[in-house]
Amino acid sequence: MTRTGRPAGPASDTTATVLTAALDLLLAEGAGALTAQRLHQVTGVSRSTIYRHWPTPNDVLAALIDVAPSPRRQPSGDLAQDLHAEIDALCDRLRDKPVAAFLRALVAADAGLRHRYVEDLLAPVQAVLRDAGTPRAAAEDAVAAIVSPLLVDALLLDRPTARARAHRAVDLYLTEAAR
Amino acid sequence: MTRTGRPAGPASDTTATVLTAALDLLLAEGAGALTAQRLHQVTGVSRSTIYRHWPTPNDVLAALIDVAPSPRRQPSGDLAQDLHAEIDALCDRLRDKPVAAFLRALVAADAGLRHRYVEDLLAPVQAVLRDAGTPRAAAEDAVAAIVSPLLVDALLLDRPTARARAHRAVDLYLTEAAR
Amino acid sequence: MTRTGRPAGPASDTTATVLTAALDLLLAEGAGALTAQRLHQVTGVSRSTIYRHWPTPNDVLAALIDVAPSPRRQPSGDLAQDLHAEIDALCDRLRDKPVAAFLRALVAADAGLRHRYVEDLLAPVQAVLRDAGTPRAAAEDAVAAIVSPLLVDALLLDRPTARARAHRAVDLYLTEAAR
Amino acid sequence: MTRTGRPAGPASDTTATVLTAALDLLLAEGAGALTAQRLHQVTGVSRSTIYRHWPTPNDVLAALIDVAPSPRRQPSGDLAQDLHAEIDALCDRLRDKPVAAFLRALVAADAGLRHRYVEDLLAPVQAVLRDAGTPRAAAEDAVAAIVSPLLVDALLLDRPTARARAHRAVDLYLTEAAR
DNA sequence: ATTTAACCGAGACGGTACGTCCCGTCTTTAC
DNA sequence: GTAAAGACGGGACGTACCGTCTCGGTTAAAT
Repeated sequence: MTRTGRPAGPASDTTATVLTAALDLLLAEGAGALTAQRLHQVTGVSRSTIYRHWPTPNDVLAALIDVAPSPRRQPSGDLAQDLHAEIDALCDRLRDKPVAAFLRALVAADAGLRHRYVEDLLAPVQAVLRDAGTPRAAAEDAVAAIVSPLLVDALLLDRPTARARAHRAVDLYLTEAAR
Repeated sequence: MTRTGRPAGPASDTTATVLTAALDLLLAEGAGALTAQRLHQVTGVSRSTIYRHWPTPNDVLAALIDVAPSPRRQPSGDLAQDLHAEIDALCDRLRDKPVAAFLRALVAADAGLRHRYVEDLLAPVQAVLRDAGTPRAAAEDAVAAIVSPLLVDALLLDRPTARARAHRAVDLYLTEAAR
Repeated sequence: MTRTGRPAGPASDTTATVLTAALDLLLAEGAGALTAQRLHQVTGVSRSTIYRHWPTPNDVLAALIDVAPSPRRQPSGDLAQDLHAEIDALCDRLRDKPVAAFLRALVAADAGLRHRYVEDLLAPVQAVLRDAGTPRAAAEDAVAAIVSPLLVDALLLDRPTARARAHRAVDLYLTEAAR
Repeated sequence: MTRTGRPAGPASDTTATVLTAALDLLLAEGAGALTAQRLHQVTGVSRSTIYRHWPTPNDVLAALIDVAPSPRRQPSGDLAQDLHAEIDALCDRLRDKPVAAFLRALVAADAGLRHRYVEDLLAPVQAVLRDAGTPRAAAEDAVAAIVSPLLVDALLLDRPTARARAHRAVDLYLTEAAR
């Protein structure tokens, strides 16, 4: 096959326009607002174009997540310090909205996306534990006990994530592990 | 004033018909299916009637929750035993679907309903702890660490609730408290 | 079956509004304009309503035809006089537009409708001949020779129907039959 | 001046590809299918190219008609024989579809094209009569009476053209003229 | 037994969103 | 200079649902 003609370039800057607007919508009105119609109204980009590139709202959500930066921090080597730092970072992300909004959106969305996103969220903490030589099962218990309450705060109770409680949970785990 | 005519009774058994169908719908297709239209198709009850009694889908959801029995168990007095029993009961409820479905539905619904429902879910465990004289803050930490992972399993990770892990968490709390 | 509730009445006066507008549209812009969209723009009746009652443009056309009066004239008994009168009437109908417009519209429409309409158009002439005792085959030949040119004028050549020519054809038939 | 690049020729065999496909489409689905989009799907020729050469569906139709061969037969000199032969030829063309399809298409299309096409269709018969010295008015009457019924059969009644009736009409004209 | 208020079904109506399709224009690339 | 590929805005199409409404029937209490 000769593969002639203009190559399948993505959009122009349409992508940028739409996705930033989509993020705003997600934060302001929730996942239900990630509609072709709604995005059209907000961005002025035509409905056809939006359907062309993101046939379903789920596709918009996926694109948003792909764009979102997942920050990397380098470990100091000290388990306690690294754990506390990681938890602080997670609380920050949850407080600063997009992540919490993503979570709520994902409850109603594709299971694949949802799992991927949550695992990505848990990964850093799990990595710290594993680097410190924690056995796999114990690490998972710890992550669950420490991180899940934060997610529940953001997802179900609409309250600021209980940062202090999370740090207490970390300390509990550390003293337990030291024994 | 003569106050004659048929008194403003509720419906006949329409209520039962509609609400059981609504529960089925909720379990099978999610909260998005709790539509007047949809309920009409499924039950044969006319659209008008449904709008009359439950003007919005949220009202259907609320009615469903009000109907759902929240089981009461009487404490044996032994903290450890009671805690484990309560956790088992919660896992059962989450495994048997309706509760998990309610939770998913409520993520996208009215905040008031959501808070009420989650608190009701946590209440029994909290009650056991409080009856044993646990200080309020410690009790909340424990509940968070023990129950939240179960909710995350059901809501975000679509896995059967990790019953064993929950029991380990209970034990961890008990030994910690004993110290 | 108890047959309860409001009986399936047709529309209110929606029908009248829409159909008169439809006739105007048909005459002014041709069959292609008998669209739900177009009818909505012109009448203000909502698109939903139009789709409800006339799901396809063809249904509108059919309704129009059903409404259109097909005039009845009583025969004098004199073959020549009746034939000429019938032809004059037909020419009038073709000149006064709706019938010609219907014909053009029907070329692109449902075959059933088309046949019915054309037969209705030919029927009066055929009736006159049959009443005079003309054998069936001869009558059909005559009708074809006399009427078809008028239809072709209106349908394909966009010229006023050649009334004089039609009358000459009638005379030709009469003298031929007399022989 | 160096006159470089590909010379401004028309297309390669694109024209052939597209027009034959267009004819198939016309016969199979009617004039409404002569769309740039549709032609692209069927031929593989790109939409751009089609728009370049035939900006509107009408242009495709016109091109089709220009391509269609309008057969020429040489007169024997005998009026009766030539007339019958000409009518036979016309019936054949109407039976073999493309001509009938063209006619239907043209009812909804450009008036100019339509007139031209119909006149071309009538021309051979008219020519035979004129060559035999028939006065203009009489010739037009005869053509109308003989040919119009065939067109009505094909266009409005969807029946095979009544060849026998046409020949009878010819005979009627001939005896009438002989008198 | 009659009255009378409430319930219930059926459906008309306007409105909005959805997802698909087509249109016509354009830009970019390859030949 | 022609062709291919496709982005883009625009609009129609047919469907589905929504919420409101007006009717007509049915029912069950209160008189």
